[in-house]
Amino acid sequence: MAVTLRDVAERAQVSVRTVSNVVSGYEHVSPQMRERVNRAIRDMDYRPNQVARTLRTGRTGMLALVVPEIDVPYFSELAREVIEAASEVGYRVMIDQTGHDHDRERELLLGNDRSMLFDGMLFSPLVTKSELLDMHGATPERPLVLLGEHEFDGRYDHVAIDNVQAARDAVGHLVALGRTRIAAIGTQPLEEYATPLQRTAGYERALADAGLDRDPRHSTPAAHYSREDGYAAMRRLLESTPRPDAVFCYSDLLAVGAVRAVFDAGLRVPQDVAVVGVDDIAEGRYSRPSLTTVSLDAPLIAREAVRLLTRRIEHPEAAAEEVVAPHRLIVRESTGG
Amino acid sequence: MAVTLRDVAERAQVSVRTVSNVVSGYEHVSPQMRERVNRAIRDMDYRPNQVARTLRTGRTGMLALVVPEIDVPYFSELAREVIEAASEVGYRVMIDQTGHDHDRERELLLGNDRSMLFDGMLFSPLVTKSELLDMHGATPERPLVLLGEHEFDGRYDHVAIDNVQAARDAVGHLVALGRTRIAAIGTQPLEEYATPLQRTAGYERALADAGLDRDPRHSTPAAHYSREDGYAAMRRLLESTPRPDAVFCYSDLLAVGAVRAVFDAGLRVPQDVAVVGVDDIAEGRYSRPSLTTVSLDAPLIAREAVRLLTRRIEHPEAAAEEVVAPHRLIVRESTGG
DNA sequence: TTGTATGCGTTATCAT
DNA sequence: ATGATAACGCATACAA
Repeated sequence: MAVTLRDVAERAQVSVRTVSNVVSGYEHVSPQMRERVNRAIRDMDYRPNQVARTLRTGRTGMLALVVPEIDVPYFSELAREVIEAASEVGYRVMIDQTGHDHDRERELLLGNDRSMLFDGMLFSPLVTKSELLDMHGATPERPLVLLGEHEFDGRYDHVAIDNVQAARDAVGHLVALGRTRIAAIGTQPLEEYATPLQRTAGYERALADAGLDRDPRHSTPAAHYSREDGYAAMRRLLESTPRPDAVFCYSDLLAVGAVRAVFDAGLRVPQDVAVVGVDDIAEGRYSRPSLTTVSLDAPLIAREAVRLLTRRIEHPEAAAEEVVAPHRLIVRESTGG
Repeated sequence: MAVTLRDVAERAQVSVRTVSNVVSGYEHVSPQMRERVNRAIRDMDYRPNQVARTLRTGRTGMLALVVPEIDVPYFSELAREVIEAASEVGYRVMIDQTGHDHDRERELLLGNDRSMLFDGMLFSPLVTKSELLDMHGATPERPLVLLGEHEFDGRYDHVAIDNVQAARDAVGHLVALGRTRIAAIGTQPLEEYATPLQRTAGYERALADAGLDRDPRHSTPAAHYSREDGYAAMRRLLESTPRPDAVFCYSDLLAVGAVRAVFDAGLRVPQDVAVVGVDDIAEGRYSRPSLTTVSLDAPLIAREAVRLLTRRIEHPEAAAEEVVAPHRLIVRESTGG
């Protein structure tokens, strides 16, 4: 079957210890030994068995990235960066999808899952209950880094976004444009998720700052941050009186759907309704109109997340760290660029 | 540290063998034994060590999905389906990106990679040289299923697309619309990749069928199937005389870029230039205009691929199988729906 | 039906 | 600097 250390040792007439030393790049090996072993390795096409190595060392060299749905552009773009960043420090990435299933999220968080062959987990919840985290217990059994949330409690490493400020920036931009009937798409029916709550808070704060009234009918829920839900939400908004003249969407995907709904209703973006999203996905740069958005800097989030996670893997006892990723408004055609 | 079989056995006053039997769901265990063991398992919160299990059985329960870039919608949509299909049969999925790096592709194909802790590999090359496969040798060392290509040679399991026919369908549709100057975007500068060659063949065949001349300047290369390249290619096409009145793009992403270029040039889609793509990504359903495309049925491709791969894992000696996934033209606004 | 013992391929400890 | 050997945690052949 497969060539083992033992086979190589036999061939090279040395002990397995020496072969292992050569393979692992151990310092104190004489050049002639190293050469002899290396030739045997080449001759026999030996490849170390990663599983055996893992059993011995406890390290798999694998990270898990947990997202709701990998085909949501924000997550696939994040995944790309995570895989690249992980690859640079010698890790590979397994991807898990939770769908919108809380049980699945909890199962993964608790480590109840059957096969945990990864050294640590990057958890990027679309929506996360604080309760969910509490169930994980005070001491995570396995290295865990949370992505995107902004409820740092000192227990978990964290790459956060300042969702409140991001929302304020987006809505502030609409205000600066002179819009007065500014709606929101993306609140959650059950108000128990951090991200939408924070974005709603920022939205309301920006309206208050501008001295604008907040029309409750202009806060529109969207269960999934999808094009479909954005479309449906916008249709509902267009039926309300007075009709909104601007919409802050909690994700670019919602915004894409909203834009389409505006045009299908015979109106125009941005003239009749200005639209701003969040995420800065590639799709929004080529759409018509191109999408004004709050850019979240996925490459930085990914890099920091991997840094935090590998650090925790190596130093399980280190104090939890929080990194707040910067964001910035990018003005494009959907708000009249 | 972690609770082991041995610990559980001690606690339950039975042998490790019995505990192992209970854990693995072995038939012949007396109810009282099973109950006793299960209680100990629950009490001690025992979880089987997947790595040790793997070392023993040779199975990791993990598949690898290799794609050029996970943030290309076609691949992220495929990945979603693959992860779901794999999950249904008890596998998890690791994702590798090759970028556009041939060495990386070859490394993965040859199994030279350092850490192969997966039972099999789904390889979805954006572009694949036949040479690349030849290097893999006649007998793949590890279960491998190829996706998307259509050069079945009986050596590898294969989920293929009839690229020639898909291209003919797309171009035939443009012909039926009465377009006569039909361009193509997506040929490869180095003509050594299967997919673009096949699509080019279908394109030329469809033109010939319609008795249309083929203007060589209307076959436009695109190194990466990206929005950017589609945009750049379309700009070049719009400068040619006579200007094309339709474009067949080898991917939806190219089409998205091409559409944008048409509008940026002050022209309209579909009136001035009709555009058709391939892949049927979600983005094309909400874009303006929505995108006419050849749908590739990613869910079916994913399901079949996982079926083929798990079959090969269980029956390494089975004859290679090829599945040709169906495709169908979906007419939308970009060709005047 | 259940217990005992061996080995999967590696790393690391203890020698020398 | 190198060799012999004991784990790592599990599954299973063989015994009972």
